[in-house]
Amino acid sequence: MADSFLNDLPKQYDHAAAQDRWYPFWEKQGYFHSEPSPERKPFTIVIPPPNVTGALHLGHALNNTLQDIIIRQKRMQGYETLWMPGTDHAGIATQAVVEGRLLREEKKTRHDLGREGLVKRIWQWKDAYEKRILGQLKEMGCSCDWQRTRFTLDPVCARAVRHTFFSLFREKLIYRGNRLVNWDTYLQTAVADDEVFHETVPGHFWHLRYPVIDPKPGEPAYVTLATTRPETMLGDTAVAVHPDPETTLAGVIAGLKDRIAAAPAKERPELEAELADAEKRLRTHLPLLIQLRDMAKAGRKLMLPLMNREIPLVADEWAKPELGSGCVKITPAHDPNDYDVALRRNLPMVNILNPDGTLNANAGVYEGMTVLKARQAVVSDLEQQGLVVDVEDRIIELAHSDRSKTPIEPYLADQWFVKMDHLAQTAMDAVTDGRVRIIPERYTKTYLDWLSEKRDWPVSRQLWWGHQIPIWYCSTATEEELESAFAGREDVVWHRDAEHDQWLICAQEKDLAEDSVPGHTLTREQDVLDTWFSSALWPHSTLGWPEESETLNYYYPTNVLITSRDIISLWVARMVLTGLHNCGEVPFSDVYIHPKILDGYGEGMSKSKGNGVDPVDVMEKFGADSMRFGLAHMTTESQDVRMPVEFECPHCKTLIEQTKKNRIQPRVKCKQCGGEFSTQWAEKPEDTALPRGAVVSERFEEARNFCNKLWNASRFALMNLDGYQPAPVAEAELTVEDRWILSRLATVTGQVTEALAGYRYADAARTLYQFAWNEFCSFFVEMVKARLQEEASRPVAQRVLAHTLDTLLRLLHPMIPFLTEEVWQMLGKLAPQRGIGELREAAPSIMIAPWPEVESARQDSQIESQFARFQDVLKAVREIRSRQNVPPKKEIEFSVRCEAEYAELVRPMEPYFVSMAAARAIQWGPDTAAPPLSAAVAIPGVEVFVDLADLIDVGAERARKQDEVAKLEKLIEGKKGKLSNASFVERAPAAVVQKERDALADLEAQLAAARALLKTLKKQA
RNA sequence: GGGCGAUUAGCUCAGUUGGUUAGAGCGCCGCACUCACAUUGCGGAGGUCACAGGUUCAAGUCCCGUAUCGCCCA
Repeated sequence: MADSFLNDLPKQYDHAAAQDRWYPFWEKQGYFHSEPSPERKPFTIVIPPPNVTGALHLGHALNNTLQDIIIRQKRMQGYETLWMPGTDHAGIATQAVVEGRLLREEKKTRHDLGREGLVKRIWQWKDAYEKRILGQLKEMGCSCDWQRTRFTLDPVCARAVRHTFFSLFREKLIYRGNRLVNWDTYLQTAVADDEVFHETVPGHFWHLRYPVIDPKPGEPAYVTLATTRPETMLGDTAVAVHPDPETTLAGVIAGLKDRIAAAPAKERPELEAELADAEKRLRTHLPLLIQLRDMAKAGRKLMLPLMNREIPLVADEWAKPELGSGCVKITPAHDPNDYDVALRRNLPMVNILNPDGTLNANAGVYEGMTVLKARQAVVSDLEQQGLVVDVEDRIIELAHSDRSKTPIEPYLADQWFVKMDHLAQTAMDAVTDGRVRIIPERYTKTYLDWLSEKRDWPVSRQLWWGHQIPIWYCSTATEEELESAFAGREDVVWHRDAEHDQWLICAQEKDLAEDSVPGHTLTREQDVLDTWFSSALWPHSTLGWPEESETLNYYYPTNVLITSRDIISLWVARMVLTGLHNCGEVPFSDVYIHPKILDGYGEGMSKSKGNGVDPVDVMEKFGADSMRFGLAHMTTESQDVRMPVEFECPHCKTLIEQTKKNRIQPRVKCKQCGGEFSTQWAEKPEDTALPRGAVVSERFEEARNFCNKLWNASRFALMNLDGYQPAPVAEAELTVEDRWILSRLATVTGQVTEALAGYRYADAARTLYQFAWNEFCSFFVEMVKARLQEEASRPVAQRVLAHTLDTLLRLLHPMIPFLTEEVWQMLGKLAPQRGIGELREAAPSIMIAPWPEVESARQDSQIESQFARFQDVLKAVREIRSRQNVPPKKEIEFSVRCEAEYAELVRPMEPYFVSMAAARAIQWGPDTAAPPLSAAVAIPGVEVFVDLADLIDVGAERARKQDEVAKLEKLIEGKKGKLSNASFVERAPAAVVQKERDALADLEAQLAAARALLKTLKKQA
């Protein structure tokens, strides 16, 4: 071994060293960077920008691994590849995190800092986390074009946002309106539906009465209704009763009867109780409800207590005759259903809340109270007036803000909306006509279902962190004054906001000064845009749109978007529609939706559950290559994959199963060494003082072992390439195992290429795993060993070995970039020119080496079947050795009874039985007789005997044969049954029937042989 | 409430258009550290394919229903 580095190759793959060595190398060589290149086809992926809210989790690791695999493969295939990286400002999430920290650490609110001060703080947070996130992507080996890194709030993206808003506004696709929103009184902003979670809390159900104004004779003096939020009565503008209680109640009863008839016994009692209640209502409630309905139609009014406001009794379907009193109070400004009623019945809407959750002037004497205070006061005042009929305890579902964890108040606020009817249709068309393909296909439904609702998109957020809406208000100027102030300017456009009697002025790029319109003052909209508004532009904003650049023309539309299913509607659909609107073309042709990683209990991983596996821990323990291969290996077409997680004891490295119990404890005791360690929950000093136990998963071990196997096979190859001479290898020089491995290599190349083209990552990974370990290592490398020892056979063996390793490395590189580069570089030193028919100079980096082509001429089914037979016999011999406990070094003899043709095929490989199973073949062919004392294994059409006169364990062998006979008899019985079935023989295809007949004949032969052998064994006893 | 998906070995998962005796990795059991690799090698045991029907000559695979679990949307 002349080359010194060969002496230093460790027995275990040193992932840390390889990662430190090659990532900087690739970056320095500029391999990640892409420039438009007319002679090459582009291949582009934009990263789903991770939020700058926090560090990356395993889901990100999966998402980005899958992108890197595709981009690295396409790069090797000769495309001009661009993987556009960047991060997302994640409006509310980031602001909430920074505000929370501000309060905890400095006891300050955002109002103490002011808008500018808070935004400055958030930028600092962003800088720190962006660095961390990008660093993690680099650690994983992601080959992004870092020179092009974007941020959804940077000037380039901001310009795209401004232009988009401007053009939508100009086309009247953006409007301002009063809508009921989920109001977070803590953060004082609207939050989206997906940022709301529901929690059941104990509460009460108050039954209240509202007096009827001037009841006519026979009419009730009061209407009774129930609520869980009595304070909202201050904002009531009506009471509703169902317009047709008779029919509805009858329908409910009929429905219940049907359900009882169909229901399983255990559900019946409950339904029957419901039915009884409904039937009782026919007597107790219905007459009154009919009367109230008639009163509503006659326009009768009620007196809203405490406020002394006249409110109408209305007829509306929202009132359910089968529930409560059958009447319902209507608070349009603070309940979504009531809001809909108000729209239908044209009722006024009275907002009783301030943005901070206290009551406003509309609440009269209760102004300034918090919701809870007001509730107590209202209930007590109503009680004094004798208007509280009853109070029930009740479990209620209460909406909470995911961001502040405080209860949500439905709240009427001015919001900005994007009109979706036309835009949504364009995005639907793009998928239905195939310009955008969603994989797996089932997610197409999710996408289309959501878009088909065509609900307008609320885009404003009452936040400080984000793109401030480029709208200026002016209520004093005339249109003539606006026209003269902005004369000749294409970049300013205005519309009348009739509701608020003012102008809405939008500026495309440059902010408007307060005094832009002489004699008037403009005020800017304070709200910012929903984060998804800027994310929706990501595929073109990152490429510089609206600038008509070569970059944009070359890379847009991008090729594939790889993401997870939870943002198909929030993000994917919106990218399609903005892409079509702004660029006139879809943003990508493929959308690949990958599975979600769940823990061993089938629950999503999250920090708040304590079951999140940190990719940094995985990489530290197993290496980036192993993590990537492990993730690719589990990426099947299913919608989620499970990954049981364990704690790793920092003292003794034992893995401790994570349970629902221990995963929320601040400290855990190791069952092995008894030592204690801390978890993410550690807060007390005595807990944080303990070393931290990482949350890991055994599921990466398989990949780690595979990488190590590959490393050692490479190590073997490198150590045996001494004196390598590049030269083309003639067909005649190839041995059986050469032709076999080259044939398999060609097949595997095709399979892997095809699998990756269809995003079947697990298939690709499994194919390579199988080939590399079970074929290349277990057979080819074993068989080439002897040839490498002999002068004459050494050169060809070296060439085939180098070529096979070369190709295998290239196939694995997208999944295992560091290890393959490490080996590639060393291989390049020893064997710079490689190939079988034609020699090729190795590329300076495997990253830019060409992707292997399928050499179909090398595919040889005859060789493959010959080899399979050899493997069968080898396995049989090994099995007998193991069964009979033959010492490994003891050489045994075996004979094979088979057809002459079979013997001819396998006989040339006789030497390999010696090297791989310490077994010498003494006879082949149809005339082979079983030795008097032997162990045997039957393979279809073939019997393998090992003469074991001096060491056979007759008892064991006999028991085994007995089992075999029993098993064969059972199979034969089954087959015979099948073949005696006339309709099978008649109707099944002839080939299938023949196959069954052949199988039966073979089974019978096996049985006869086994019986014969059993007989001789019995004689021995 | 609507939609989507899952249920195959102790665990995590494959299983093409229905067609030999249902596979892999881990774990388990036995044997083996001699020169690529003990993160290894060789061998073995282990499955009523969730349950109940149906279609078919033939069902893990197709259809209907039930149960359990998960996810998404209201």
